[in-house]
Amino acid sequence: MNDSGTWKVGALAEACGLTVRTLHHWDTIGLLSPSRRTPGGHREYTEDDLVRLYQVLALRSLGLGLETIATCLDGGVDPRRLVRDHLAGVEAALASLTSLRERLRRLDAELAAGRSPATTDLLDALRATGATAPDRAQALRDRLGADQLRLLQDQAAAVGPAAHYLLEVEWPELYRRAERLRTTGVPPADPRVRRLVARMDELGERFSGGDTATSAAVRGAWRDAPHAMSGETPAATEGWGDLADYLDRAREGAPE
Amino acid sequence: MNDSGTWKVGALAEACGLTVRTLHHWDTIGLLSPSRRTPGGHREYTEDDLVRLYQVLALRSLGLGLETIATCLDGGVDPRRLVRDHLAGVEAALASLTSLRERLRRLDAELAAGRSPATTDLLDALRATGATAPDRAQALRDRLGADQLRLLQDQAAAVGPAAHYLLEVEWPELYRRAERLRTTGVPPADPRVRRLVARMDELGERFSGGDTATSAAVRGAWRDAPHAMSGETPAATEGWGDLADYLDRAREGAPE
DNA sequence: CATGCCTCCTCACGCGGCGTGAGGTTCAAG
DNA sequence: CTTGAACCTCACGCCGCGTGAGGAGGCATG
Repeated sequence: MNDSGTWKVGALAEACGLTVRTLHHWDTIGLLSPSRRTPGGHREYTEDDLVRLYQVLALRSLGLGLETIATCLDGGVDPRRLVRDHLAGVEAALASLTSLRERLRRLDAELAAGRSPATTDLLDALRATGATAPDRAQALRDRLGADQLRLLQDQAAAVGPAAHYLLEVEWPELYRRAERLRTTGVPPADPRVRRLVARMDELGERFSGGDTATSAAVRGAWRDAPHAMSGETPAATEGWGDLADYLDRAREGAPE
Repeated sequence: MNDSGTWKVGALAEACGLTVRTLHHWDTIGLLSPSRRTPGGHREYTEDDLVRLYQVLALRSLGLGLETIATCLDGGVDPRRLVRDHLAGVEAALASLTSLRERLRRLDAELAAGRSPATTDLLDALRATGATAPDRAQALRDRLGADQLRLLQDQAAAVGPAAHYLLEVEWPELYRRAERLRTTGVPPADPRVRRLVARMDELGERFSGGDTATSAAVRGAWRDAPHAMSGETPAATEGWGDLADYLDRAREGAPE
């Protein structure tokens, strides 16, 4: 501290483990400005500023954003709502991070089982650890004949390397999109829904080679076991049985 | 899809739930560039590009950075190290988020107990929920006489509103800094250590009003119960007993 | 009073992963 | 040939600072 009971930036920064640049930044955004300056322009933080600094540090330790802290300290914020909202955000982040950790752990185990250090292994392991592929294979085996299954696999091979993309990315995405339309009350006759259905049928035809029995069986698998087919969480596929009906109505409406 | 078996940005973006801007961005940074363009300059993604897109999506779902994904797909990365390092980062983030959640929950409970919606309450609650203050109060009660305790409180009042700052922010920071110097092998006679000790003693004198018995007792509290005094985790204050000796040696070396 | 050295000042760019326009061109359908 | 949707390329903004660059204030010494 100074003789006059004030602190300069460097001293203050060192004292509380911040950098000078940080205090400059907080000054420019108006979060914490020193009450005084020397004639030469040097910042002088008074004891009142220290109090504010202490409050800023306290709120920052909660992970709040700087602007939130500023409006909070300048009054006009209900702290209970603030804390509750922030807590909700933190819990959401925790949930997604937790499931990510699980995925990474299984992936690590898969990689430890295999040996060679190539990136393609990483991608293979990713496919293997996702519950998606095996579950879907099982769901399909349950309701397709051996001939139909072989047909599907042959077609996937014929479609080529994009097959994985079509099956694992675009197809589930089409379903998610359709479900969003359905739950927001869009009628099945809406052109957006029809476009989705048309694309689904196009993909279905491509993988069944035009065999209507096979594509009907695949549609049945999506209707009865949407969780296994889409790779979504069971909760997220709630009501996807209804979704199948919804899509059927869209097909009837526009046979073209 | 197009007649020629290619996709345009808009179609591709919609198909896999990305935005056009995202695909543009991935193109400019070289993560995913379409193999072809129309004469007019429109992007045309081929099936090979779809394969790469699928791989990018897979790795991105692990939370990897775009540059990491690029170098990973372009070869030359050991996936096991990659996954393990990333997992470590995720676990660290989880740990800090978990402890933050605990703090927020206690804070929420404190706020629910009190009533009025003012920001000062939030700060009061923050002080209350931190284990810091009560634990330190107990540690001090254990080794100070009633007179000394009253003296300390009077001095804190006299120091004014900056007292909280000095006690809760600067003082612990001084200890953390000293501990870092000690563990990195800096000798007690080093000027940096002496400066720290001088500042500590200055603060101590300020709060004890010059009463040497009281300041000695406070130092004793820090020596014997560093966890309670600093508010750090017990693990972080491992060896702070030795730290007190270290500081004493710095004092002896430079009585000035 | 000059010298030297440390701390301070104000710009201003950089990061990651895009969002969000602005202003102009190309494509497919009528 | 015209329309309108979809496409193109800049280029700035976000958050919380880190990291210089280039210059002025402030204090101890010669």
